[in-house]
Amino acid sequence: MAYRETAQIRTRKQSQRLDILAAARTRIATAGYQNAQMQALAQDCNIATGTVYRYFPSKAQLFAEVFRQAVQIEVDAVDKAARSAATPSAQLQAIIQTFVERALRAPRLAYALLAEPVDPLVEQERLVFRRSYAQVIEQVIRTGIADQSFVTQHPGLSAAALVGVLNETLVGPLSPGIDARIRTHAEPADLTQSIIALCLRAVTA
Amino acid sequence: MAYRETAQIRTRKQSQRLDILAAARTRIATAGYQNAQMQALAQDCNIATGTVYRYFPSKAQLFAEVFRQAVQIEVDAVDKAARSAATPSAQLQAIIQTFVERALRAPRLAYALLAEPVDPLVEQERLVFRRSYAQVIEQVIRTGIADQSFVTQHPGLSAAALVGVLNETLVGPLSPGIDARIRTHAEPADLTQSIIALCLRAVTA
DNA sequence: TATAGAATTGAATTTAGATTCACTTTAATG
DNA sequence: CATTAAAGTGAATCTAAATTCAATTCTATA
Repeated sequence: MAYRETAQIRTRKQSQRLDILAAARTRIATAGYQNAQMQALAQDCNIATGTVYRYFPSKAQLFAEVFRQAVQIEVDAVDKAARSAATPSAQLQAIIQTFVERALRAPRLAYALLAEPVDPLVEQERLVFRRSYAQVIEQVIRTGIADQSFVTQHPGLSAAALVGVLNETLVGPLSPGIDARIRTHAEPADLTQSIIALCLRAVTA
Repeated sequence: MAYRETAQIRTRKQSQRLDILAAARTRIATAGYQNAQMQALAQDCNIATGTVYRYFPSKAQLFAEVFRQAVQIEVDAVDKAARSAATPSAQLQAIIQTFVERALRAPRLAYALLAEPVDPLVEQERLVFRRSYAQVIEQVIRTGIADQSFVTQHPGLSAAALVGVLNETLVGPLSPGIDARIRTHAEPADLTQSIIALCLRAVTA
């Protein structure tokens, strides 16, 4: 027995793995999934293409993990915003504001997470993404119904609907190369307020 | 000069073209874009693969045209429904009801039109699809604002939002192989009514 | 230092499906 | 019937990118 993995190596491998994930994340956030080829990614990390496959079994699984992480961060941000507000209305408002502001601040990432064409396996993570958001919203709606600040409604359906509102009102403004469309909607600040108002009306009597 | 195209041949070619489009439409509506390979399509028409290319320059353009036609039919149906109603509220209700019922009656087609991954060129038609819907809805909202049955709002934004609602609340139920999710929302009849109620609230004071 | 086990390399392979094209068949006209 | 132009054929080509793998380099231990 002449070789055994030491703590040093284990650490190096872990950091290598994280490096790859970070590079993939960056690539998604700047160039999008469309330009996230394995070769390019490997170059970003200064490693060979094959090396990536020592850490991830396939491109799809690698990017599924990237999505999973990114989604978690986004959902956490929204969830935290919701917790910092007192009433269901304020919570919903905080959720939307956080969502919209984060999306507009990192439009390429938001576009990738929301709308860009991706592998089926990654698409599944997108569904998780939507469902996670919907769950946060659903909980707020339930509370709102209970304390009668919201009208009686099907919480799951309404939550999905609001996720749809956020998606559709943002995809236009976010789509790369279609900046003009943002103006067909409204200015960013106004945009946020208009979406909030609409969503609040949707769940309120 | 020993050959010239006659009316007979011209007719035959036109019908051939329509045959291909029809077969493509059928394939989308039953197997989806995922299973719409040029070979399979040619077999559906009992012609050779190469022949398809005498009628359409590329797969993307062929299916873009299929989408364009299908979209036109859908938008017309919704538009007609809107015209048959008197008040903006009734018009909006008619639009949603028509949209949802048609989607649930032809779920595979609806899924293809709304959510299935497609070529970029076809994706563009999808954007047209959404915008066409949004325009119909936007007009209703404008009327509603004018006669004060709807609250003051940004018509374009609200229209996009409602399209988002329809998308998101339906994609779940429509997704092939994820029948279970429909139950997380509601029964079809209830589903339609719930969506209508939510949308009306969203645009009403 | 010698050796085993692992990690790394990156050029070669694979793959799936769109697209092409040399050839065959069909239609129209003298 | 001979000739020309177009339509049809489908096997062969092309393509872009993921994936593989034989050869190479590194790391740990005796």
